[in-house]
Amino acid sequence: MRKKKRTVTIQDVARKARVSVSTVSRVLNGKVDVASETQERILSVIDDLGYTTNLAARSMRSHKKNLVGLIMPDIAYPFAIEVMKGVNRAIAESEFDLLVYTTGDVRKSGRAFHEQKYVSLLTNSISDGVVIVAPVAGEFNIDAPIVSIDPLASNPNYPAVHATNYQGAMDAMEYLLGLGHRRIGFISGRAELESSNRRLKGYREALEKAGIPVDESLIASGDYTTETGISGARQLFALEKPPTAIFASNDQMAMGVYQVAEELGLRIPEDLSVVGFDNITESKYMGLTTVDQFISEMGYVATQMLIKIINGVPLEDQTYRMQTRLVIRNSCREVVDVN
Amino acid sequence: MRKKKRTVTIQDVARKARVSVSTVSRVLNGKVDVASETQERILSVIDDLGYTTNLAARSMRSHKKNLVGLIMPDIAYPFAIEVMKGVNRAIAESEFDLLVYTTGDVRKSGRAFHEQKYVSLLTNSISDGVVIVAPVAGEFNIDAPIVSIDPLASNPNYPAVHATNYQGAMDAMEYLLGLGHRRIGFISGRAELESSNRRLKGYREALEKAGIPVDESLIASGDYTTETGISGARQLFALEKPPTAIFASNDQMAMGVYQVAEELGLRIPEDLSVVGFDNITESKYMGLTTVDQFISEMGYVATQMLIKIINGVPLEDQTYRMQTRLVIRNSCREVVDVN
DNA sequence: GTGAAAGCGCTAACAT
DNA sequence: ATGTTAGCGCTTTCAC
Repeated sequence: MRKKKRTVTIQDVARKARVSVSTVSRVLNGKVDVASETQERILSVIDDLGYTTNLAARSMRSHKKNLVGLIMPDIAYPFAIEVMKGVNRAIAESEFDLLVYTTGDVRKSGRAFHEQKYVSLLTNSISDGVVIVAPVAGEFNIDAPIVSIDPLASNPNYPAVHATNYQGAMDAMEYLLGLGHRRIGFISGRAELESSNRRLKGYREALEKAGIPVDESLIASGDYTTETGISGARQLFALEKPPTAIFASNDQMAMGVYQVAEELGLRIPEDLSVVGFDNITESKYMGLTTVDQFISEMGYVATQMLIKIINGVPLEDQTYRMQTRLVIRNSCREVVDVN
Repeated sequence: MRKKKRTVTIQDVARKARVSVSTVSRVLNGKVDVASETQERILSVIDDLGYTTNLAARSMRSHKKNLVGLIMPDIAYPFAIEVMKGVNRAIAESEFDLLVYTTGDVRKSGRAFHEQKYVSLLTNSISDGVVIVAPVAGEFNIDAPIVSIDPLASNPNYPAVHATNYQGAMDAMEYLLGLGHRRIGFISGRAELESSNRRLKGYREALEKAGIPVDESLIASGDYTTETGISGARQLFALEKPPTAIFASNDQMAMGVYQVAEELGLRIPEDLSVVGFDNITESKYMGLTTVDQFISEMGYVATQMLIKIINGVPLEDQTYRMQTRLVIRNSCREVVDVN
């Protein structure tokens, strides 16, 4: 079926141009000490033969791969996609290329193992460094640079990009409190992530600040998926005194809440106020790009940090904290910009 | 800054396990002729040292990389994202991993060159084959398998996944004609792609079939981007006798039309009917996943085809044509399912 | 069942 | 300005 066309190597080029492989290599790598006549001859042979350098071989020798990896829990959810866009933009501006890896379902067992494996594989083989999104593992026993987006809560030993999760949660809560709500439910995100912890902290402290005692039964636990948004909402509505408002740790979960509310015939915002921490899925529809851009920016910044590290440029801050901005929407078209 | 932790190689493992590298390699590759005692010792050393195989080195020797490439014009538009999801799903079900490359802006000069380069680079170095979306180049002088999604119009020499572009365009046109429209504008996609040609063909023939002569001034040319949707719509509305309906070759461009319509104060669908060939961006908002799934499925199918080829499994069809299904939406919530 | 040795395609000294 | 040579880390004969 497939033609057995032997792949053309640097040897073939050298032979046809009647020079040594090292001369070809020099041309390939833009070294200056090659006679321009020779150079042209080699270039034309390369063109003739359709030669392209074997990256594997090159990277094996030179330890410079011009490739960065992006490791994500899943490729197919809005957050990931926005991050990718940002990463892609930074990549496009650089001399690097991008390798995207997925670690699979968050809840799949053995995920930490996979992640570890991917990271080592990527770093010690193929890429110069990796950006890792919402990791499960805290330690990676490798040498190559890592930058994390939304890292673990436990103080990680690598640079990271965060949102201002605490302040954002405070903003969200203050908005709900400002509407007059006193029983506000909370659905948490993946407990091991910094983002989730700080959002919860914001929830608690906003209540305290308002003089409202925290009712632990109003806190449901989730993992940033719509499914746990649904189960969390069900749990909260089953309470003897259900909340009049819900603050979901992200919008995936907020959508779960909407869904349950609809099932129960609750109108939003008349019967129930809902705020999700971020807002991705629906924003594009409304021409509201701020939050998309926010997430995307995290990818962009993280990638730039990574590239700096790879190139040996010192980082000003090990941690970059992006300023959130609360955007509330209550229906299809209405957008209330709070900040 | 970074610890100078030398990367652990198969040599280190061999030394520590007091066997030869070849024995370690055998274990690594699941060969059977290793004493189970030796095997266990090696495995535990591997675990100890945190060894992971260097993919570059392996692929250089074995020519088996377990990696497929995905090459797209851009990573950041809805079509690409849906394709990626599908590809990712197929990848997740396979023993392969995924490498994503972007060729950059469609209109950027030198794109064909980049694409060529990426393809060769990927295939002869790093991956076992590539899926390429909406290519610009027709020929790739390489040996490795290629599957294309939305290929060039010129009969390509590699397998491809298409939509039923002609039939879909007929459906769209029949819908508009059914609404009573007689002056229907058309904005074409990237002229070199099969999809664009067949959609145009559907436009023409639907008119003919309805006994309406084709007015060439009603045909604006575009390239599947929102920008050309806008310029195309402007061009059509500037006509002495502007169209009462517009069929845009994809939804990116339909969005451009919406935008212009809004600028001009035209109400949709009262003053103007608009149909885009596909529907991605907005569908998620409405819980309408059919078209997303459609695109995603193209990625899925293409990847499965590619994997078959890589594994030497014969393909039943070189061309897989996915059945479109027209979905019309006129406003935020209203959805009219036509088929 | 295990080891020695060759070599994948390339780059980087070191020669000339 | 160009060639020679020695590996990078691995798999794969081919010995034993």
